[in-house]
Amino acid sequence: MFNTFGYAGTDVRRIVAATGYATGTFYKHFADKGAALLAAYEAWVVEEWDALRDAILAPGSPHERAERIVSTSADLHARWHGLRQAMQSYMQVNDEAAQTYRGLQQRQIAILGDLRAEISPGTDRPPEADVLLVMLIERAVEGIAAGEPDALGLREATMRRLLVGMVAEALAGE
Amino acid sequence: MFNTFGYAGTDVRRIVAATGYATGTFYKHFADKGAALLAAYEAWVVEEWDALRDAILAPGSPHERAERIVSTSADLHARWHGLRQAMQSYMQVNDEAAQTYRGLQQRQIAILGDLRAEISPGTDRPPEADVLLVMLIERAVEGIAAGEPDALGLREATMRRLLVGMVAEALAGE
Amino acid sequence: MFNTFGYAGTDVRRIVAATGYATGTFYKHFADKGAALLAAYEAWVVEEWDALRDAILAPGSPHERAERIVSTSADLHARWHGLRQAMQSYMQVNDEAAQTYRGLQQRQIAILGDLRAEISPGTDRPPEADVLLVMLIERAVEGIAAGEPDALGLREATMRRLLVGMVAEALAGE
Amino acid sequence: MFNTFGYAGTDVRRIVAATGYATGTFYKHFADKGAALLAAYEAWVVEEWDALRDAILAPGSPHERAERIVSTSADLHARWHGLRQAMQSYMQVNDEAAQTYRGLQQRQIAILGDLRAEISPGTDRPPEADVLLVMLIERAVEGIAAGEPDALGLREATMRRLLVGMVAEALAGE
DNA sequence: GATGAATGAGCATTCATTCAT
DNA sequence: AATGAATGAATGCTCATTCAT
Repeated sequence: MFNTFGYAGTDVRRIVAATGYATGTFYKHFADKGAALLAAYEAWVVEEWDALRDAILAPGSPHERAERIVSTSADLHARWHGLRQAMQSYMQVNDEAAQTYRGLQQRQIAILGDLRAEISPGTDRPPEADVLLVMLIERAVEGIAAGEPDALGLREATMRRLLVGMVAEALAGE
Repeated sequence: MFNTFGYAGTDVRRIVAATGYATGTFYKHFADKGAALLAAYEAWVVEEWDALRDAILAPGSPHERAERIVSTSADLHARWHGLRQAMQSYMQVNDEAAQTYRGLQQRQIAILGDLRAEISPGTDRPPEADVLLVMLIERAVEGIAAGEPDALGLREATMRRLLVGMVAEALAGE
Repeated sequence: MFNTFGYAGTDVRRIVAATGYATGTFYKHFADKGAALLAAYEAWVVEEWDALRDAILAPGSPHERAERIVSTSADLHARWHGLRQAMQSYMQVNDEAAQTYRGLQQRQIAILGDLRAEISPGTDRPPEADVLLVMLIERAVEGIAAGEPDALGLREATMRRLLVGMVAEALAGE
Repeated sequence: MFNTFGYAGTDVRRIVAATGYATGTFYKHFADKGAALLAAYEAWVVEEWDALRDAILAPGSPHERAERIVSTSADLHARWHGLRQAMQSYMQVNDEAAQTYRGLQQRQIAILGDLRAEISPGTDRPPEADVLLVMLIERAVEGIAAGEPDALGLREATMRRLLVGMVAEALAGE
């Protein structure tokens, strides 16, 4: 529901009604409406990074890997764009959420470092370059999920192809 | 105020109090709280693209241009990160806002096309590549503004340098 | 309503409905449900002490004065017993209220001192004795208002007569 | 807990948590949150009157007795002021509680009568006078417990001395 | 054009109580 | 006798919006 209606647009009653439980039960499990969002977001992050890890580690050429990464990412963001958006909104209002977000990001960077060490050991590519790449993927994939290319009169397939190219180059160690 | 508190976190009374006018007056000028956000956001976009146009058109090597683009972008996003965030939140709830946003994006793409034609005529670089670049700049610069590099234990200067490098390459027509 | 239902038993909606206004209007006038109680209580105290001042200062023998004091007090407490009770309950939960209460009490003591100086100048009766008397009146009169004598199988008239006697003695300077 | 937080301020979960039992168990022993308060209050009353009986019956001059009565009363009320307050609050909302309260009061009056007959047989002092005295003691002692003298800039010792004096006079049969 | 008191639907959260196990 | 998850009515409060002046 956070994914569909955003943080402010989601009514605890509606969440609860959808579960079949009563209002009070919600508050047995979550201190807050915000805590529920955090829990949902954390679950999402874990799911995303499990999927990405698989996409990265499965064997194949850099290009094949890049394609898997982009398409996996695109799928996840297409489905959960609203949830991420809700999290962003909530962070603007709640500091604890912002901290949680940063913590998750740090864990992601660490995982990313491990993965790179595994697939291309001995490279001296700085982690900053990887983070930039992740940022690009995130942003592009989310734009694609939101239908931006169409809205802008551009070709989604072309954007995807270019993106995959950039990722593949990076994986090839350039 | 939208920039500081987000859409949901900003209440009309506070806006109005800051102007010195009365509540009713607000609604003489804006149909809605949302309309005010839209107006603020449109003003921001215009300001951003004016500044970027200058950064792009001023003479210099691709690298110098890239540096100007990145630093201009970074400044603007540092100051207005919250406003963009507010706009994102609002779009999740309001379809008209989403359309306005798309319209502004389209104008940006058009401007971008003109600029490219001006600085490197005869190139066949697809607009999709430029859009990807814009996305990367936006995302990275916003991350920098939000202090992400620090929070992640990375060096902001390095990220900036790498980013400038990518932009310069693109401008050089690679 | 606080007088009738107590603090916890009074619903803001009910207060508001009785006035004919809307919920929001209530909160334009009072920061809080508690603030409304405080305001009501303060108004009551002022009313009580105005009435008592008149009862004390009007000419007459100590006995006549005592009778006026007791009956004035009894009337006020009969009507507003619940309000005082509500205030007591609220103080148990809200510290600001407790401070307000103490402040009002202090002002009462000051008034009491002035009155005594006026009706029997030159007496060296300690203020503590007056306060004890006020406490007795308050408590007895409230008990009478609550119908305690009846419930206990005692005669209200007798209690009143004895009480008046004690007050008269005190006024006579004994 | 009723003593500390009042009736409304005490929640059943907190009571239950403190016992180490589960919520449901509470309702095996008490029909109601209110029933628990009533039970606590009844226990208090019994304790109070046992202590007072001892204070009254122990040998000594009227003055010594008065001192014992006042100090015993003061101790009890200092410790249990909140409980009595909670009871008052609850009575405003629950009629059965009010009846229980009256019943306890009646028993107290009866005991008081017995005690008086024992210590000063043959006196024709009306029970109403005794009740008034009890009321004064209750109120004064509670005020002292609540720190009223200090808050009002009065001397607690003086108030106590005066109170003891009044009680002693009454015991002496005046 | 400006005012600002009034509106009232909306919403998060609490907490006494139940009941199947 | 004890459990404790589930209940859901109740309630304080907010805030975007209106409209008579």
